[in-house]
Amino acid sequence: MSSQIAGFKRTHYCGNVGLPDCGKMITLMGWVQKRRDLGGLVFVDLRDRSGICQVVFNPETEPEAHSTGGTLKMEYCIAVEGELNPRPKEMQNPNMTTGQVELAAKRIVILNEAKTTPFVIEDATDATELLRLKYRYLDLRRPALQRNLILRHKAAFITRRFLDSKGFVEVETPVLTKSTPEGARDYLVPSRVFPGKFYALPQSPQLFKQLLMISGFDRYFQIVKCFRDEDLRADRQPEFTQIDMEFSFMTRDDILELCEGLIRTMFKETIGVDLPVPLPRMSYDEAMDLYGVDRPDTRFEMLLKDVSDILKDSTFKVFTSTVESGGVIKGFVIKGGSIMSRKELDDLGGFVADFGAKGLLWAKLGDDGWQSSIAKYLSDDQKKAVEVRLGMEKGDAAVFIAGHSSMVNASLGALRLHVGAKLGLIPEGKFSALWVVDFPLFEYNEEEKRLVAVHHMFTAPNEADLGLIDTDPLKVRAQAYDMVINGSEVGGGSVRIHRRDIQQKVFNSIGFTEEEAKTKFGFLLDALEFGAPPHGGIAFGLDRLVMLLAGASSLRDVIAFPKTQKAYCQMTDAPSEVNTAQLAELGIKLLDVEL
RNA sequence: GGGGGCGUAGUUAAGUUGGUUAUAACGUCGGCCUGUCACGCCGAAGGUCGCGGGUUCGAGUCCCGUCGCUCCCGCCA
Repeated sequence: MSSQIAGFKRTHYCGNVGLPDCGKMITLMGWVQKRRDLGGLVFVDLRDRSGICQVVFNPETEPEAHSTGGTLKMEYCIAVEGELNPRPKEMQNPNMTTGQVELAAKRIVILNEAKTTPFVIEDATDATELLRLKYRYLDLRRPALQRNLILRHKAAFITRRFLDSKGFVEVETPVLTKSTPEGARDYLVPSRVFPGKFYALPQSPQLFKQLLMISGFDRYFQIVKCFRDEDLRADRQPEFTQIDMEFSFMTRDDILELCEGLIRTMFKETIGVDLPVPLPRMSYDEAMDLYGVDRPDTRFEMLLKDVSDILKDSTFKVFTSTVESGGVIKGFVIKGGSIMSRKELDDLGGFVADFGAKGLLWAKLGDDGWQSSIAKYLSDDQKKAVEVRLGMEKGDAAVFIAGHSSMVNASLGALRLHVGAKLGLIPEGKFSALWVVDFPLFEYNEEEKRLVAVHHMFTAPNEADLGLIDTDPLKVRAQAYDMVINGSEVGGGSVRIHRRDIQQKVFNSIGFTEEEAKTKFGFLLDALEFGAPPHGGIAFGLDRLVMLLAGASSLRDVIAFPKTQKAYCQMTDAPSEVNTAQLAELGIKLLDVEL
């Protein structure tokens, strides 16, 4: 057995060499970042995952190594042996962690040549994402992506260590499982043995982890891939990783406290940020009221305020008729917003149109009072009252939307984030985490004309609201909770129903017949009757957490091999056609597909 | 399913009102250069203007369709 590669054995990583190593013979292996050929001396920046070290080839002292060094091109994979030397003072590079030293090459071997890469491997790359995804293995050579994936590894490792120390057991659950009704579309896998039948890839290990509680594992977790066949967003991929947990004999508050410990430890140990615990808690109603969304970005103010009571008495017809028909008028202040031009403010109307807002009204407060298309409809007292309600001062602007409360909240909630980002009012580098609690158990689905579960149908109602399930189900609050950081939902969970009679009640409420319940979840209902313990759980989105830790703007930057917005893999060309023999084995015939 | 943005050399971009041979930077190739680190200097090659159709004497530019990437709405418990 040889312990050498092409006669070399690596002794150091490029980014870790420093003055204490000087005078030693060392061997580095890595990729050529850059060659600078001065005619005589040749300098090569050698890169591996730890960083970059300069290698110098001297034609007088090491002619053989120098002649090879002169042929190197970008991204050649090489091994170099030589003496690590301190650089003379005036030749040190303070911009480089290894800038005080350099490797004087004595021996070199080209382990593999490289074609000209489609884009230059550097953090400041301006290559389009399409190209980066096609050559993802090259993109992943970039230090920024290497940092992100290493950060991801650390977050996962810290999670395992933390949860192990708290007595959790990691259990793997099936990936080939059963399609479930409600919720996201499933990815399906056809069965060869049972023609015409399909497995589904899990949207979450929900049922299995509840069954593990019934089995007595008491504290379960799993870092697990989940799948949802829905359209993508910058923060949504078709396959994603959850830190999935379930606990027995713990109250909601016990669960929140334990999770705070996990997330706090993760932020502290990866990026040195101290999240203050206990985290603040905000009710769903309050979040909707003040932020317009159930995942409030609490890094900045500009809170939504209801001004219906003031403006219903104005002479502006839209306001009066909106309030008469049961709608609301809400608005928020844009601090320093009077620097925005009339056009910029008018353009915000186009932004909220996506959310169903028919119009957006704005006002600037300057030295001469209100500048606004609605100024003439408001009395001085009404203007003053609006200023006070919104916290509007000279130099500020405000925006208003009138209409149905759900539309108003959605529009203003999105607009608040849009304007905040546009004017730089959201503090960079700040982390603001909280729990959103007291979600409603049900909501009414207009399309299906029935109640659906807001979280999922195994979520326990608040004890105090149990009586309302039959009488006023929309008033029932759930023992559900979401952790929100900087306006991103990073985790969500609930205390579960552990009594069959209550589970049956919830099924009834969403129009799930006993027969359906038995077919889809008979095993769970059966299990609930064998001494199921009180339990609850949560799942954190590992990808989103790492995205926050890394300061990335896309989930794709923290996933090694992500998919495009159409769930396509540019590198492997998945999904792809299969041959007719494969289809025949599965008993599948394609309809209306041109091959 | 719907709306917005983008697609020009290997890469990233510029390209005027539709008008001669489609520019630049980086990269690539050749030459020179012994302390560079965005090395420098000289020279060269490199184009299906995403694809298809249309309008026109003439299309990178205008129109229609289509494909891909991206952001958002719907959707995603």
